[in-house]
Amino acid sequence: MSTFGKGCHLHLIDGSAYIFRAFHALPPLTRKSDGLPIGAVAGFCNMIQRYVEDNHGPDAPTHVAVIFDKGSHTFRNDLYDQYKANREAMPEELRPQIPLTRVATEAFNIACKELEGYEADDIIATLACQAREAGGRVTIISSDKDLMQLVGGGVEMLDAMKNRRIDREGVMEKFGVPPERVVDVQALAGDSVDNVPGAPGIGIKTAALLINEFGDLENLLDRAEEIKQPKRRQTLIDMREQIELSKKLVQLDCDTPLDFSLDDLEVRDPDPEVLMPFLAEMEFRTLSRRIAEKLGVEAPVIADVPAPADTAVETPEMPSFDAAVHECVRDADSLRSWIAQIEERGWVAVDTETTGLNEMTADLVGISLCVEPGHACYIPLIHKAGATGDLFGSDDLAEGQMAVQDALDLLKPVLEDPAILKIGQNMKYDAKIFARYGIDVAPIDDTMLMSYALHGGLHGHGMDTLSERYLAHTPIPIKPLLGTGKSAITFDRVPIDDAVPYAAEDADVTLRLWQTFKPLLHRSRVTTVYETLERPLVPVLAQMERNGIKVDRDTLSRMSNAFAQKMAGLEAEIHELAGESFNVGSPKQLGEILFDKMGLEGGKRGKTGAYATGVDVLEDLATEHDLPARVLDWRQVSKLKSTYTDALQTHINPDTGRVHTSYSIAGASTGRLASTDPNLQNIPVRTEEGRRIREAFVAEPGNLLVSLDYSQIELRILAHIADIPALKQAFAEGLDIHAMTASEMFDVPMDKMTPDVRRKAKAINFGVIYGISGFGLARNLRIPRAEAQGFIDRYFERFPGIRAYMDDTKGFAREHGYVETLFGRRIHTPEISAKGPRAGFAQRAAINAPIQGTAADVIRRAMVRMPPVIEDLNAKMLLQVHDELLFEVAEDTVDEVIARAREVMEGAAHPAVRLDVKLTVDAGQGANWAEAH
DNA sequence: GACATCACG
DNA sequence: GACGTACGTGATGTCC
Repeated sequence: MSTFGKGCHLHLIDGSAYIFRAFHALPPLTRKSDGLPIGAVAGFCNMIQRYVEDNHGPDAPTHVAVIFDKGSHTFRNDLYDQYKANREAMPEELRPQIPLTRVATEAFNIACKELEGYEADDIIATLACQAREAGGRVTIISSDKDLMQLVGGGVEMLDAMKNRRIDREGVMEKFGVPPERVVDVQALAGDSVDNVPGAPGIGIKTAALLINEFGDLENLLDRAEEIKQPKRRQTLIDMREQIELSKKLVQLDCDTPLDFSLDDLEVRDPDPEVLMPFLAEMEFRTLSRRIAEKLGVEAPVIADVPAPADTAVETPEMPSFDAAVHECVRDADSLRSWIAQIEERGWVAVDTETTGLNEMTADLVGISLCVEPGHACYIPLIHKAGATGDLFGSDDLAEGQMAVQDALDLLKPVLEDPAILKIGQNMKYDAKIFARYGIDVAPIDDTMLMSYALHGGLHGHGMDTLSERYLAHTPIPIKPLLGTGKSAITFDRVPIDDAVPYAAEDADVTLRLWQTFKPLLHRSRVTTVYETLERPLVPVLAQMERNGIKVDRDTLSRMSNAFAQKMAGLEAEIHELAGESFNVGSPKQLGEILFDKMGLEGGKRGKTGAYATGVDVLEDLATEHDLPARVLDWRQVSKLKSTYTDALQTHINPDTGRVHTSYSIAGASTGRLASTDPNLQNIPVRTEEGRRIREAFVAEPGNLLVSLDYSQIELRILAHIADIPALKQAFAEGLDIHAMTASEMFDVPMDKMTPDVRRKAKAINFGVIYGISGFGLARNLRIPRAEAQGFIDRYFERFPGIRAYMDDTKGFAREHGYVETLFGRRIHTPEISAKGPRAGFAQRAAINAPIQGTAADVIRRAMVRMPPVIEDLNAKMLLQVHDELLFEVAEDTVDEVIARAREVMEGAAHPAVRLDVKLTVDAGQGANWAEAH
């Protein structure tokens, strides 16, 4: 055995870095035979194998070791109990894989070293120092910047990910100082990853500047009085102890007591007798074949475990679309024959064609029916005569169409027959159209909503998407029939011959989707969700949308004028301050004025290269300058004018004098509704000026608007789902939940609560619902990240169920590919195992979905039960805003409506779910929405 | 049509 | 150990 010395080359591999990279780079693989999580081990072995293959050249190492961390408590924790305190807990699936990576390293016949109570970095430092003193070369394979202090004198780093060598120059580039001064810079700058405090307000740039000026840290601290910048000077004087502590934390230990020597690390060839059985045990088929080939040995045989029984659902036999018969119904006799078929079957797929997308104004143009796949018809009713492409066409009706009333008279008994199921894709649309012609379509099934219950979160639920995914058929597109832009025509101007195949096919597709989805509902255990939360909501929403809400045009118009004046004034002021005129509404131009022309600090460019000028940025700037403050004012007024006072007026229906929004039932992944055309779920309320817009939403004379909203419903649901006794009790006692949280976290008695402490607790409470992160909370509260992390840690400590809920939810999502609400709604999380930043998004969404989704389910249940309860009263349900229902009620029935509606809402979870926390509903009333809310 | 911004729960 | 970060929506204006 040779002795380590000149000519030797030691490779030190940071094992923990390999593991984490492997873990995050690979999907969550499991061992087929027993389900043991194995992804990180697989990735680790791949990386080791690639390392071995890559290191055969003339520069090959003579000695090598993989170094691991061991134990979570090191001497640094004794120095500072917050050291690495904000590290995320190790993911559950990774934990059992850690010891296996040690076994793997040894199986490759590579030295594997760790030492209780020491970080891998310290062992690496000690070995690097020893090798350097012996006159050898060292390459540290890691991208951890803490190791950069070791570079120099024959020691280099290799960032394996970027395949980049880092020498003295590289360190200078990164830290602005040579390797031996790196610890000084780190001591000042601190490190948010390891939770090293450093000096507040000093980053790497400033730290390097100071160190280069004063030579080293000790000299700097001794002569801190000489620093010119007053704030910086004071920080260094005040924080001396903390800075010196930080240096001890980042300084690597070169005297780790090792029980082995460099000579023990000599490179050895792998022993196939050891390596192959290990790979076989892990069931790595591809990798073991590849390595066997390299080593020139036989690949081990790995038994194949039979896949679980085939659970694929048989799809019903259907004829191809090419063979489909799509008939045109032009007279009463043929319609009667279709009706006979419908009555025989007991179901029919229905689709309407109209002159537009707004059900409140569009006219019925034709109706499609389908009773079995491949057999559909279209009943044209008011198609216009005239040649295709004729710009004006003729207003005369085309020949060979039934009169609208004749067709509807025949169809009405069918559409209203309780024994005949009407199947539609987005049936709310068709039901609203028919309702305007005096037909109350029922009962219904809706393929869009079936898909929503089955596949929520996986993809959209429009007909084209569903047809392509589940029928492998692309429906005839509507675009070529209608054209685009200004020359677009309405469906009544589409020639009947073109309309028939398009329209009939839609009904055909709908029926096929229904036959496909129907058996899937119970297999996926979402029949109850579909039957209680989706299907019954269709007539309820259709009625609400048809009700509409009265909006006072004059009020809006007056506000618009006032806003216009205010904007003009602000605009003049802004141009004056800028010294030139520009478009205040252009973020691009504004950014250039602020950061290029005026030279303000803090200009950050987004991905398109333009400066960010969002509220956060402008609010920071507004403390020092008038221009950004005025721009914020202008933006607020501009938003109110364009989106609300102006646009809302265009949505007032001339026939009803009311605004009729449209709710999408299957739009939001969590089960929430979404409101469009116009969106009445985001009418301003948070600022006084904005709230006045709600004064334009009024009740008819003799009526009042009544608003009922759930109090803190998401936090209550969190308390139940995560099972947090303290939160549950606080709700039971009717305490101020944010104040209680604050009291618990910051040890402030409830009667000594300050608004600021309560505000922080409130932000944390909301943060938890959103899948909190230190960074996010820090940004929200505008506090240092470490402080925010401290709050979160404390919160988890006081309410341990929260962390368990988060971990369990993530685990459930990874295992099943979806999460569930208390009522069984599934929200799929296809990106939960993605790599990169998308995984973080998916995890937070998975944590939020059961909470937001359960709240959405609760109010859906309340809405479904509401109509029969208020049927005998002079009351109409108008709007839903996630946790609020708005009614228009005759003045003398207000109290009764509030009492009954409250009872329905507060009891909406029962009997399906018994919540540990009661649901509380607040009520308000008034002549307009501002007063009622 | 993409992007930035901002309104709501 | 690095990287980007609060969850869910819709409408508007600018700019290419």
